[in-house]
Amino acid sequence: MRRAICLTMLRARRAHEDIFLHLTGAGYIRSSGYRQADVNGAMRITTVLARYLGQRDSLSGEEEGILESLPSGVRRVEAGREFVEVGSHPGSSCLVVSGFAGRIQFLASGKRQITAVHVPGDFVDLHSLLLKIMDHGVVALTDCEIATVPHAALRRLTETHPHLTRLLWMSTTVDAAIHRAWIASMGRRSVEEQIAHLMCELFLRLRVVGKTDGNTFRFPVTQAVLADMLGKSNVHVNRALQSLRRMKAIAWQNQIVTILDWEALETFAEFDSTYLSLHSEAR
Amino acid sequence: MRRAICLTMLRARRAHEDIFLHLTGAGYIRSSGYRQADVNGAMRITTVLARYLGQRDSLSGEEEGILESLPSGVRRVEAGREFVEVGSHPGSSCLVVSGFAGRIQFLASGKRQITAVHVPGDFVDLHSLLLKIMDHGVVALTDCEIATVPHAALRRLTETHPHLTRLLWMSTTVDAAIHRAWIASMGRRSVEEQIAHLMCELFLRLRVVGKTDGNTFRFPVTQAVLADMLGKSNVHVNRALQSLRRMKAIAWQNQIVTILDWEALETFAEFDSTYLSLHSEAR
DNA sequence: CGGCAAATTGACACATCTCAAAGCCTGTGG
DNA sequence: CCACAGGCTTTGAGATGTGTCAATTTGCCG
Repeated sequence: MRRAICLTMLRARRAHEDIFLHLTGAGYIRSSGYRQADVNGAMRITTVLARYLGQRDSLSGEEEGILESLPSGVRRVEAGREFVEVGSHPGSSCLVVSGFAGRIQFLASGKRQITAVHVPGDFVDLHSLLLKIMDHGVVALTDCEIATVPHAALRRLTETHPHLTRLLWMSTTVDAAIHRAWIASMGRRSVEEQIAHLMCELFLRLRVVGKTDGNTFRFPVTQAVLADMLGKSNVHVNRALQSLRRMKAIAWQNQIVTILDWEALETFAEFDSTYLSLHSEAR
Repeated sequence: MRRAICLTMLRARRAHEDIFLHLTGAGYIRSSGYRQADVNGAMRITTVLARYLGQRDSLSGEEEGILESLPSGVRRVEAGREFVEVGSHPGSSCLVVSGFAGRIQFLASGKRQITAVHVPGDFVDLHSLLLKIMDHGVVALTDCEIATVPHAALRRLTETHPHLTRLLWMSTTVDAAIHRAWIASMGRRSVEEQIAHLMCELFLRLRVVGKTDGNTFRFPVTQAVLADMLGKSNVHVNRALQSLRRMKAIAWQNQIVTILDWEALETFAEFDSTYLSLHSEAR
């Protein structure tokens, strides 16, 4: 048994239910006002998903409307809660509206690996539309707002809107590209390089959805959680972070990551953003 | 610089061109007779792709016809040749008809990581239909036969055949699930367990397309190539293989892998085949 | 039999894990 | 305003895991 105390701890809480904030059909029910900027669930989906997709291809007004009218419930999930369970057969897919979510796999020894990190705009388990059975759990790495879109609606969309279908398909292939980048990092980079690479990736992914501030972004997780993303021990990750700090490449304090020297970091990590498909193209 | 001499070597050969065996529109041009059982390219695609998809959902006769009529050229690629290059902008996607192919990423140090292995029936770079730019190269790990399907035809299919589209989409999400399994293995399993897990995976994937023989399968790659899949050094992999041999879990000689005790291997590797989505379901 | 690629070995350096203790920071109650 | 508890972070020390390099052995092919 090791690290990720917050995950372990909160995993036990699975008993009590999430608070559903609201469930909208056409998306016009007022929210609880948790954030002034976000008026309702559907609006949020449009903002964040359309921004994700719109970065990669242009969306027609009609298509934005379709996304907007997707039925979706938005709920808050507290940090550490596993809100989609391994082996389950979900009837809907989850879109991250705010916060960080992660896909997680457990081994018998109690070890755990976070196989993917998801930021606002990411459709975490869209693949469950096709795979049916979850091969991993999905956990809130920080407090999150999660929108839930029924598979029935998504399936209908695949029958009627080929272009949007291709864009959603694309989003799952971007996830796969990110998986491959992680595999390459885990296999052939030093932990320091691996962390640097991940920070470059997160910075760009967050910037697309407007979640960066200058050269900083909020990353409110513990070193133990980072260690589970990297597949290393928390102690080792701690030492690597100190080394990166000494290099003056990145700072991470008060839950804020600061990229001190983007070019240096990119070079050090051999980061090439191609795999994120951040350019707009007809798809 | 290390291992994978065969890859290094053959990478240099990039100069000379592949031999295109044939290019068929409706798929009835005779092949060179490389294998008696495989009469022509389109037939092969049906056999192997329909078998891949048909394992996961039922295909109507019409759908099989559609697959059959996909324009496709089949070519032979010799072991070690990188037949899709990183950074390229392919106009078609490659389906493995026979042999093993791998996705590969290089680091400046000369290190390389194989981020995925593909067996017959796999649509190696189907994602390039949506991602446009290759974030990795694709290399023949053994002599291969590769069918090439133009993106135009696939795109047309997404406009007219939602169900087949979903199945192709599914195939890319299965790839992603495999990526995640690799991430979990790399992060939290010992090399021995990692190898065991990979062998379980390959065995089942090959069995689906009829490429196993009893409890054995042909795996004609070097230990150095395996090391590049695992993200380890060839020396370390060699020692891990010896250990597995001593455990009498698997044998690997004359390019044939034999699963000596499936249950033991599965238990040892904590292998759970869910992520391969091998069950048939309406998707 | 000679030649070559691949597998294996040995020795040693470096990376990473584990365990346990210590330090630090923050929120809470007195 | 201080003391304390609890969760993180940091440190130290020692055990393992893994990489590197170079030499040796093995197996296959002509």
